[in-house]
Amino acid sequence: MCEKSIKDLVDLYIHVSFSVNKIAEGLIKEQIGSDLTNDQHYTLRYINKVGTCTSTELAEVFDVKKSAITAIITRMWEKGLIQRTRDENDRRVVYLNLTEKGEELFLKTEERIHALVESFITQFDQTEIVQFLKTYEKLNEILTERKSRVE
Amino acid sequence: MCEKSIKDLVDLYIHVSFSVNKIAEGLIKEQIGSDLTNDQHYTLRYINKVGTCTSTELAEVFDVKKSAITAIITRMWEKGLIQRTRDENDRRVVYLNLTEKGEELFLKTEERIHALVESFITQFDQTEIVQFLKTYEKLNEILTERKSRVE
DNA sequence: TTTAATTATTCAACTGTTTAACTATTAACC
DNA sequence: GGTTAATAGTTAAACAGTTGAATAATTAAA
Repeated sequence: MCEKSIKDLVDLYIHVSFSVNKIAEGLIKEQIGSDLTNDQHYTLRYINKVGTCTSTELAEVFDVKKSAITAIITRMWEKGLIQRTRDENDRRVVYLNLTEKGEELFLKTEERIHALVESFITQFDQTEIVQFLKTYEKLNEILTERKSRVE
Repeated sequence: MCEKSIKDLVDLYIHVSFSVNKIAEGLIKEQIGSDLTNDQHYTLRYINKVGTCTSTELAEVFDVKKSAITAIITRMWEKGLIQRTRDENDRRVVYLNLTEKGEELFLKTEERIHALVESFITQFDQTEIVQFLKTYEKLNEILTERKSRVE
């Protein structure tokens, strides 16, 4: 069995993660078509999941400045996908929701992305993919922990 | 043991890959600092690996149009990181190389990125990370195959 | 030799991003 | 209570990256 050095493992990780991300992004863009950009789809997904959120929350989750969120939300608001509602108790905050149109568009694109991901996930043994995701989740925890430690 | 449905696995994959990518990109940006963007670093890495290449080749690898490559290469050329040389036999093609400055900058940033990736890879069992990378590579092959089949 | 195809570039338009300045509102404190 | 902080969100300028369409220069094919 080949004993790989740490350096080789790191090189391999950098190479594979770059390649997988590039291709996956391209495939997702193909699925969601011209109605939405990838970032807009991710925004739609997040708001759909939590129901209601604020710009500040999105900025934290997406790890960008609030002004970047304003820009992306405004574009989606112009397309009629997102609603903005002022909080009456604290008039600084603006709540973001999906409109009916936004929900419909999300569900339509989400269905296609699910089919896409499923089509390659099912090419693995169930045990292999479960183990893979377990490690991937652990990696996510390590990264999340490191990120919060730095900030 | 929990028997997870395909749908749950797909959901988990979408969520974890999104999160890992976002955080990893942010950490890499921290490491390479203000000299370079992430995309410019990836470009530097690719040219460093192959030695010499063309715009067409980069456009295929990065899965973008050639005009996007022209833009990014011009910016790096202005910083003195990349050399452009016309082929004397086929005067349409322009070869791209790293300058000495480009190589130095790549090595400097690459060292820091390696240290970063190593710092979280070494938090896993060697066997776990090797298995993870094996599956990740397989996923990369499936995606590459699918991409080439579509085009 | 005319017509294709290929390689790279330019330009306009757009998305996403940051930084800095600003508005409006709420919280803290003496 | 009135002044000073802090917070939520927006705006504007500037930049990186992207696409699509048009163009120039060159080579390949008919």
